Amino acid sequence: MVNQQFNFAVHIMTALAFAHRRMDSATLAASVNTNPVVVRRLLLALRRAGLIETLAGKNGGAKLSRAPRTITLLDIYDAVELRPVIAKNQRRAARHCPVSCQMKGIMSSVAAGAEEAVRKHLRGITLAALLRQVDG
Amino acid sequence: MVNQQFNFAVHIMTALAFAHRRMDSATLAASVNTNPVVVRRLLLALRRAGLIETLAGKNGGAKLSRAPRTITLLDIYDAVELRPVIAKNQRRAARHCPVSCQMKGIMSSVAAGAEEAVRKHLRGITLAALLRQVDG
DNA sequence: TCTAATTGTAATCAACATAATTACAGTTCG
DNA sequence: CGAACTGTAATTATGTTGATTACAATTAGA
Repeated sequence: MVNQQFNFAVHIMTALAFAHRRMDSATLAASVNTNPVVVRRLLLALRRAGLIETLAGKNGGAKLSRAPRTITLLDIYDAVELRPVIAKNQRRAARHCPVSCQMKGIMSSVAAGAEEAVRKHLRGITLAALLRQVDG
Repeated sequence: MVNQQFNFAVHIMTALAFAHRRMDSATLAASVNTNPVVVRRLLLALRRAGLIETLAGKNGGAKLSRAPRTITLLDIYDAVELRPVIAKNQRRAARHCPVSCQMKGIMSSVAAGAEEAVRKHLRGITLAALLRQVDG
């Protein structure tokens, strides 16, 4: 099963930006086409990152806590994406083998570079830009 | 479970470059610390990509088909990595919702950009460069 | 030509990851 | 107070991954 959290989170944030009012988890879930509890878990992560405010109780729900032009996809990525672009090498090295002994270090620097490349890309895309694509 | 195929494949290729002779799947598996069958499956993918030659039978095994300085991590990535950096959005859109209707297209272009950023990074790293890190 | 070593490949299994779902206590509005 | 929400835990179904077993086909070398 493929991890959809980043897709879901960007969708949620775009919907909140589009609506520019408080939306509840059921409405968001209908737009994303998933379950309200899945949405609420993502809302918690987005709130922890300071991107949204949530309100419990009647007429509750979530709304953006700052303007779409000040929120980048990197903010959303950092809020919800737990796993690196290139998986960490978890193997124990075979001690007698020079390649095996160096591999973890080598791959962790390759992975760090890849991660930074993706982060740079995402940092260049604002929520406001996505919104223009929805409208246009 | 995190996908380790790229890690495994780079390790295998580095070991082949380091040894610069034919190695069998059992020896490679010992270095990677996995199972020979897992290695053989990756060897098939690497061979399909033209990066190695394999030989069945006694004294069989795999060896590089070209010089380490002409092989980049992107070649290895393309040989074995099936899944995109950012998962494809697989949801059906809610037809009445403008955000939902545009989301798949928007995210696929975001994902394509992220993919290209990673590819550019990997294209800049040759197997020869990794080998220097093992030796140094 | 025979034998032993090795690849190629299918099938199965156990462990883990993911999202959906149910349930319900706590919160808030009116 | 009552209805409509969030926050959160627990469970379930399904997908993904790598390990493992098994064995036919291939090859080198005695």
